[in-house]
Amino acid sequence: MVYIPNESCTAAFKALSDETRLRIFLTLLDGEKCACQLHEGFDCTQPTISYHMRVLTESGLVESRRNGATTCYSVKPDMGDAVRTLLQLLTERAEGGKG
Amino acid sequence: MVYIPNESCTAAFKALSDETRLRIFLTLLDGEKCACQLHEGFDCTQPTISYHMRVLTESGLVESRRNGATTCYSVKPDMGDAVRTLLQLLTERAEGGKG
DNA sequence: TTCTATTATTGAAAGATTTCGATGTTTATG
DNA sequence: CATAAACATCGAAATCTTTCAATAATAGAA
Repeated sequence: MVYIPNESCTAAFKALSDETRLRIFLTLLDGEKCACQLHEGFDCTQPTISYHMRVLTESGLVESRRNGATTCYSVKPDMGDAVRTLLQLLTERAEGGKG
Repeated sequence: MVYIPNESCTAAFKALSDETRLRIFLTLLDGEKCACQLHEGFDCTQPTISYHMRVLTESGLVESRRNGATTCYSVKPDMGDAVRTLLQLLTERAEGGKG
């Protein structure tokens, strides 16, 4: 059976292939955050955060919600667990290689 | 709890963020393949396949094995299932959006 | 060793990504 | 409407990726 990935699949992996975005995603796993909170927590300018959030949102991993003047971001249901599982495997392997 | 991803995590996502590499990875889920088989199945030159296989191998998702003059590639145990789970979620979402 | 088959590496060109400053848009307040 | 706060978009520069042709390395057979 030959599985042909759609564009949405590569977009999701591409979204998490940048270290800053992966860290933003992991922060969002802890709960919804607005753009200014992310701007405070990460060492990059507001336009850069905005750019990263657009990539994450368009990838289908994250959803956004207007809340007055602010925009709130959260991980879409299910996506968190799936990514976490993969991350755990990757981290375990890296740890195992060290010790 | 703040999870800090290591380099191996972004490397894995980066490895699957290219469409050709994702398709190669999915082909390997079907079973071990040598470089020339991949070269036949995909529309790119031998050096390009070789480059992609290096990225996949260094990401920790794929392992290689010399077999005489040929090099055989296969998905590392566990990694297949984890990626498949994520892909299924991403594909289901994309399908759901269409219908 | 010489020949052939298979894979890896190098170097350069084309293209994509990331980042920032400047500016525009949206929302709420007065 | 004017102002301020929070985000988004634009345009350009720097950097990283992808790709290929050319070439090198490796393995087996004669």
